[in-house]
Amino acid sequence: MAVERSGGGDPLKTLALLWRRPPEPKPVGRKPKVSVDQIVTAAIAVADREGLGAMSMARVAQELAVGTMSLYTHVPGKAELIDLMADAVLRERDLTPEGSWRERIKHYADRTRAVYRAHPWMRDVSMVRPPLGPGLMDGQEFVLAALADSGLEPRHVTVAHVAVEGFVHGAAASEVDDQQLARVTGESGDSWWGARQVFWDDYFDVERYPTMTNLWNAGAYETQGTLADNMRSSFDYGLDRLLDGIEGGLR
Amino acid sequence: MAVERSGGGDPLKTLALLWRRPPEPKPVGRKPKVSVDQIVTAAIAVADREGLGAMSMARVAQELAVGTMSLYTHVPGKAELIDLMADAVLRERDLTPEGSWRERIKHYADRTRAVYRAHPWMRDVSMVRPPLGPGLMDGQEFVLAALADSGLEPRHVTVAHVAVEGFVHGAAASEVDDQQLARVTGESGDSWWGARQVFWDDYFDVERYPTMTNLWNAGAYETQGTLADNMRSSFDYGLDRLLDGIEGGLR
DNA sequence: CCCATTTCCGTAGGCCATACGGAAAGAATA
DNA sequence: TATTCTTTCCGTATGGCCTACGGAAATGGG
Repeated sequence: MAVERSGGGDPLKTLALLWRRPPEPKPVGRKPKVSVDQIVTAAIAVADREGLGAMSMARVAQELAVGTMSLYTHVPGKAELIDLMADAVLRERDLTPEGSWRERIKHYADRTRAVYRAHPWMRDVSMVRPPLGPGLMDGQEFVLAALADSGLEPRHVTVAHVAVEGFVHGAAASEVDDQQLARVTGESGDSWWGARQVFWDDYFDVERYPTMTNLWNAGAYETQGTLADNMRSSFDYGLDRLLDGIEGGLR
Repeated sequence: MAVERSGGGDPLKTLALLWRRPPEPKPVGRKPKVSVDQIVTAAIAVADREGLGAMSMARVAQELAVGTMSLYTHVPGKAELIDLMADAVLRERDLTPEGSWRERIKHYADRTRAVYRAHPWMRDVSMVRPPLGPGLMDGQEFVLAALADSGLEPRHVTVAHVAVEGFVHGAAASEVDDQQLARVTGESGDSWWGARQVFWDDYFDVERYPTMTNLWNAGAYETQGTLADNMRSSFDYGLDRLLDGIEGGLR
């Protein structure tokens, strides 16, 4: 299971591709069999179905019925292709600025999570040094506008933004990690924990871990629904606490 | 730049290795040249110096002056080795339960960040489906005990724990991402942004991004110190807000 | 038709993880 | 001392991936 980092490759080439316009037809030369858009779309489809680890240049070429090496005429490398993919799916969010600043941030969080759920391979793409494409930038403008409307000072807006952004992407990634790993290993999250029953039986030490033991006995680990449901409720809880804390700092 | 996911490999074998005792000498058979501890230590040293992507089985074997394939006698595979590495560095935290519940969580956060700073490759290891080793379990017990002491109900302790854990690891990873990428690409974070100056010049649209433009003009993006300093202040801000929110929920 | 341009893509090279099985090392036993 | 059994070592081999390079193919303009 390999994971790729966005922001790799040549920044200038990546930028040009991220902000590309529809290509003007060239007066001379061979006509292209495929476009950059088609390559990105095919790569996303492969990653959606098989995971990012299985998305090789050869696999994408196969999807497009072209030769592997021909892809390099259009994208400089795999790293750049991943940047393009990440930005393309972020563009699916369709953020609509309605309601209070908190509602807007929650809307952003929900749409971001939806993207991770639709494309679980996003978990495997670092969003810390992200591609500065339209999908990402539009999302950041959206959150910044919401935070600016909360009454925070400019300096605190940017700091809060980093905290919110980090939380949302991190939590969304955690939430789908279960789903993504299940796909790759052919094992559901619940059965993975079951397979780890051996840990509880053979290695867990109640004297070493008294709090966990007490919490277990108090029913604190009882799940309602699936693991993903619980990740979701933790996500909501954490975001609410974070927004409460930001809001508390306004008074 | 490849990134690995912990929790890979055979769970039972991994558990046995995570909770291993010093090996009893065997009555017959060839004496081992290296131990599991030595392999893990060498792998950590390689990852610290060259990044996780450069840490191949061949590279670790070279570090130990043994043949690559001999490593597989001791660890089942690379995935398991990475689990062992992650747990080993988490054990470096040396958590001491002193002070209020908030102080203890902050202590945990600081120690966790220190681990990520000392071993930036931890950024590249998913901690969502983690190895259930002593390093990790001890840390979780520590946070759970702090949260239990805050007065939260058991069910809320576990939910808050997931939020805190996710925030701390995510933020720590973000903070060192800058550092890690700089090492890999031989480029500092500041110069990376500099190289992206082209974005601001050629692609940024003030009409599309009015809030960003206003914030920029208001000096909200002016940095004090390095990018890592700013990540740190965002980390502190976010954690404070999260803990404020948790504390607010107690009243 | 010829030339220049653009795209296609096979070949080749380098790197990685790891299955397999013969060889080497060491202790116990006859 | 020699033999046997066990354990470890590790070279060879296999399959997979990314991408540099350069000849071939396709296309339009003069």
